[in-house]
Amino acid sequence: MDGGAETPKKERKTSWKKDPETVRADILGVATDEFAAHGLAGANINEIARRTSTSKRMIYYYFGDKEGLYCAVLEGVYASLRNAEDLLDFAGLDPVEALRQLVEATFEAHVTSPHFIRLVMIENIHNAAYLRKSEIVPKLNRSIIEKLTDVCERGKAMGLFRSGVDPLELHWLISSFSFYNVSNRATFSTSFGETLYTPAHQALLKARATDMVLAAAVIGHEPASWNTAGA
Amino acid sequence: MDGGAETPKKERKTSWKKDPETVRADILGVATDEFAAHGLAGANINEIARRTSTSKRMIYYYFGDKEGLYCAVLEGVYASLRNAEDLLDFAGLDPVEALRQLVEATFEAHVTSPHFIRLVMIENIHNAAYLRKSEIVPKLNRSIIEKLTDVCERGKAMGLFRSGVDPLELHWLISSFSFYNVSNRATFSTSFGETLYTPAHQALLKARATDMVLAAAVIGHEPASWNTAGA
DNA sequence: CCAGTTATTAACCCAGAGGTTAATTTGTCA
DNA sequence: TGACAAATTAACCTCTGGGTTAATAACTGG
Repeated sequence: MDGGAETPKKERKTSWKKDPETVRADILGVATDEFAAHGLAGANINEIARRTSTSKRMIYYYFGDKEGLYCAVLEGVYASLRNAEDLLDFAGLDPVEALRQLVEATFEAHVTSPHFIRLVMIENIHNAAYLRKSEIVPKLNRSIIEKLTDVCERGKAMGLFRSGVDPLELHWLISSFSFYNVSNRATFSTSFGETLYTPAHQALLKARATDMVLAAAVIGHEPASWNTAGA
Repeated sequence: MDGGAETPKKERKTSWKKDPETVRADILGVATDEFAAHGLAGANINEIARRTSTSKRMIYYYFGDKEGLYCAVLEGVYASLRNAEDLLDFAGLDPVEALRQLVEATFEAHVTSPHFIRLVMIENIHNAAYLRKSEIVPKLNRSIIEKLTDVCERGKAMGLFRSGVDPLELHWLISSFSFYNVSNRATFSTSFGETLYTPAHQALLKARATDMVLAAAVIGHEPASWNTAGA
């Protein structure tokens, strides 16, 4: 019907591939950075779009709205942490050594998962409103508790662990310093200086915390690492 | 120049008191709630204004802009926590008992300061950017370290404490579970249930954590609270 | 009681960010 | 090969929320 003299104002990109998976993953990666950096309210959809190789419309196409994107990000970081935890295997180790390794591994996993830490902080600011809606997250956390339960049972059966030792309490305790160490680094350093965050001092804190957990859980364990001054 | 027939569209409030201090305090109180609840980006100035007994313009009059208000809120909660800490006095107690009371008091202080906890979390999300600008906050934190230093020195001098015990490390440790216990309650409960947050179990956690710190710091201290199962 | 300053009110502005519309291209399967 | 669905693009819409303008009432000092 057109007379042939039609001039489109701007040429659309005339060629592109259909590649939903890649586009989705691209958006999710950028969004994870953005939400971890600025929180739910602070994150900017236009900015996320700009940093992807796709357009803003695709974010809404795949994730619905800002909250949908945030939820996807949240599930993503929880899932990737599970993968790391599942690599641990203490089945063959004696309980004391297993507990030692579990504490050290947890401490280190937190240090190397800053996005996870920040998103959990952000989620706590929102009273876990979005985590509650997740169907997969509760499952993810079961794994670590199962490992701890196994270690505790074996430790008690062998007469090595105190009888009051409880897996969930132990997890609370181990998480607390592992998490806090990363989550509150900024305010802690601002108030008290950077001394605890040198590599040497971090190693020392890890050793002391581990030793302390063992002293609490294991009958007769002497927390020897507390006997000598650090760096 | 007007012909005298001028009709103001709406009558202004024709009577009010000048009361800068009260107005400022009113704004600060409401703003503390709002920032603690929603973070810096999530907080809404119009909403803060609505909940005060004054107008939005006054917020800008007294605090300049949103960040200025946020900084004032931050300094406010730090200051009020210092007041609580300054009430503690361990000078007369023996070092072991002093340390026990300090741990318990810290644990409890965190539980009863939810606004402080949330604002510190929020500040960590911002990498302590606003705390760094504060001139009063570094001073506030000195007090707790001084108390711990005194206890540690006396404990070592009396041959009760391990020689490696360090005040700053101890503070890191005590803060970690005290802070985490409150800050991560939402996600922890979502993942593992509310069991740890009954009053009875909170008391147990406090006792176990305290006992564990003592076992780490004090030569020969047996962490007896870990020998029996909780609620 | 008047001039100048401080505190307060009401109304307004506008950039920016979340979200949408509509058209177009790519791929698929009968 | 052509209808249909899925994926993608560009342009647009709307309203919220941080910040401002301008006028005026309440004090204060001389």
